[in-house]
Amino acid sequence: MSRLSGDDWALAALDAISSGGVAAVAVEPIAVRLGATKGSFYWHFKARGDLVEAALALWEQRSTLDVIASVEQAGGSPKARLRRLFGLVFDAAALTHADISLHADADPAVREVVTRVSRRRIDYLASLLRECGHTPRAARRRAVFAYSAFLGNIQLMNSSPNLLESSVGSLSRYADAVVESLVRI
Amino acid sequence: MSRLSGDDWALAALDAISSGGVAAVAVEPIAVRLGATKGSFYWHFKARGDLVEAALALWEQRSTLDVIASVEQAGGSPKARLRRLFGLVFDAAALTHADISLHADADPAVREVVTRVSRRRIDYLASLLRECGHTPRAARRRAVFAYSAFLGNIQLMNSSPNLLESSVGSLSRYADAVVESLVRI
Amino acid sequence: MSRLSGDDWALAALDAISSGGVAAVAVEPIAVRLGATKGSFYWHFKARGDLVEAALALWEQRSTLDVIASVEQAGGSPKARLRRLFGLVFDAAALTHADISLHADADPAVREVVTRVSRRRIDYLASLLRECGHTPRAARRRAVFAYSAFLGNIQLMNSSPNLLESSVGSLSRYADAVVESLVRI
Amino acid sequence: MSRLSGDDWALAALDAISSGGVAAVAVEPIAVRLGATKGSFYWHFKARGDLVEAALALWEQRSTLDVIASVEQAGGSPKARLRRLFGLVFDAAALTHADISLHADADPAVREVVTRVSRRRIDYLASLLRECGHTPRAARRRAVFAYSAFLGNIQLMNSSPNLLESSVGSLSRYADAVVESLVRI
DNA sequence: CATGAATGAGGCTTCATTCAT
DNA sequence: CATGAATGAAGCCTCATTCAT
Repeated sequence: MSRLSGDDWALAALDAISSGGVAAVAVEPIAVRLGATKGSFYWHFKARGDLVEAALALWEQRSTLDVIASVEQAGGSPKARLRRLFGLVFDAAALTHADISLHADADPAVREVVTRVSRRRIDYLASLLRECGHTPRAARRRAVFAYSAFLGNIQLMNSSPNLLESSVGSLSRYADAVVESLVRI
Repeated sequence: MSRLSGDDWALAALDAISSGGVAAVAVEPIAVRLGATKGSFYWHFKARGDLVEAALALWEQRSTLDVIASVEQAGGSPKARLRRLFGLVFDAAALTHADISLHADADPAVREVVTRVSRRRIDYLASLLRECGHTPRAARRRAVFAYSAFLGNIQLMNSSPNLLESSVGSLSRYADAVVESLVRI
Repeated sequence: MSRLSGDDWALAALDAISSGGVAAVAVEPIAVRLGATKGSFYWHFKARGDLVEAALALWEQRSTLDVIASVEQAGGSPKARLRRLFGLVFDAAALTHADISLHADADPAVREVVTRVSRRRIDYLASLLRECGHTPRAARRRAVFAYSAFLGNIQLMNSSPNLLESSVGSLSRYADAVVESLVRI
Repeated sequence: MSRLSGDDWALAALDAISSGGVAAVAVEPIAVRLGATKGSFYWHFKARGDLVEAALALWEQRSTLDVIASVEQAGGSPKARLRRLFGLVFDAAALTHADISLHADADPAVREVVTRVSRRRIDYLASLLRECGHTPRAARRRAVFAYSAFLGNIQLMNSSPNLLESSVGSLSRYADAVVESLVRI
């Protein structure tokens, strides 16, 4: 295996967050998984906390900023973009696992990032809903509601797989229905 | 202070889960909080895992079985019972904190309990909705949806306080509205 | 080997200071020397720093307070007490090794103790010299000088064994001479 | 900054010894201070021990050989040279700090150098005192005594600043008095 | 029933050293 | 000549667990 970069470590740390939360970000186990030694870690980061920070930044980027950018770049009607957004987001299994762990974390540093991410996501949803013809207040109310439902859904899918799908049919048709009802004036 | 029972330990462990998740269930800090020693713990439990198990059982009982029993005992129309249920549940701040941590936990032992609790809650919701006149399928669909929304709401309230309320007004009126829309045929 | 007390650890730490200075106070090596494990250490002390503190307290007690008390208890003329003091102090090889390490340490916590010890020793020397008939100022000047010479002597004995004795004859006769000249008005 | 020489490293290491003893000679911090990398160090030296050795050689040279040479070159009566010697030595604050650390070090490699330095210094002092008219034995006895006092003085000045001066007045007049009494037959 | 003491695994961090380039 | 990267030993500390009393 060639030399590792800080991003390799951050990515592995984000994986660890997905499986076990921030507490699962342990230097040595991640080193082993990367085929490196724990000592090498300290070349790339000054301390474990910096690795966590980098993983959080990566999560913010990938799960939110990149997704929004990708949706915007693809263009289309607001409704099409909403549909695309939901599609991307329900597919990113690893990232939504991280979402669950991170939203449950009590550490202030984590909460700061989570809050920023939540605001960004809700702001984007609201902007799409305004484009669909909703008033700002209605758009915001629906965006908060949709985001909250999203959180609940991934939570439920995580803790009780199949429970959601068994009542809702395929996730794809479910997403269609959610978009329809959000957009409806 | 009199001698400690296993339940005292389980209760303290549930408190710890509320503040920091299952990972925060550490024998020594809990012993300190109870004014006991670590050694004493091992008279009541064989291992830390058993304490977690007991705390989970307590959580299942209090957050779900007792709540349902209390709502049923109070009686009234299905709609009144729904309203009472939501009221109890949004008030139990400590228990809903535990909910958040537990729904995010990857440990199979935890997931088993969480799945059972989720099913029990959804079953109860569905039964009330059937009593309100919904078909079994519709009742179930709405129950799953309502539960998922509940999870999302407490998650959002936890990670970004005020965000929900700022868009939804008082929690009490919010609960009213949710019940109304769930019940509506 | 029976159970260890905190004092056993402090004593072993003082030994380590004698051989290698405060930096040589390492938990695991000391544990090995005591036939214990490093984990056991943390029953007796919260952290390594507390062990260092305890060792310094032990040094202050044994090398200074106990010595002074023992000299005072034995009684006799001031000159006899001076003679006894020098005898005790030159004999306590382990403690004087610690003296050397500690006087060279730059850590503020160490310097605080060392300064207190130096003052105590000089005060005691000065009080004996006042009893011998010196004026307070003369007594103090001689005490500082004698203490400084003591430090230089143990330093030289440590870094170049025999050099001192080769020029001064037996340590015992040397001490006699020093006392004589200190006492002389 | 131009390329570094081994002497640059040795000088920086000697600085480190002055501040924290041989234990403070750490490759990385010194590299940082020199604006170089750890890797560069291993071009100049095979191991840390070699750097320490070089620093000790530098110390021996500057603190002893150079001082003696400078005093001899300036010439004058033996007494004038003694006075000049004491002046130089009490002024070289950094070097005397190193003295303190090195005299307290237990490492055999360090002790070897320290012993050689002590002998050299005492020999030189003795030679000056012989020139002043003392017999060889008396000259040696006084030299050992003066050197030992010197060590005690810098120790005391280090661990309890002001204590010495408060009893002895200015260092300059103190040096005058010491020289006077050493020279007196 | 419980305590005081000890164990040992596991996690964090520093630092001397090595090595490919 | 030197850098960037990696290694591994050694030290600190926490915590689940055990055990004698």
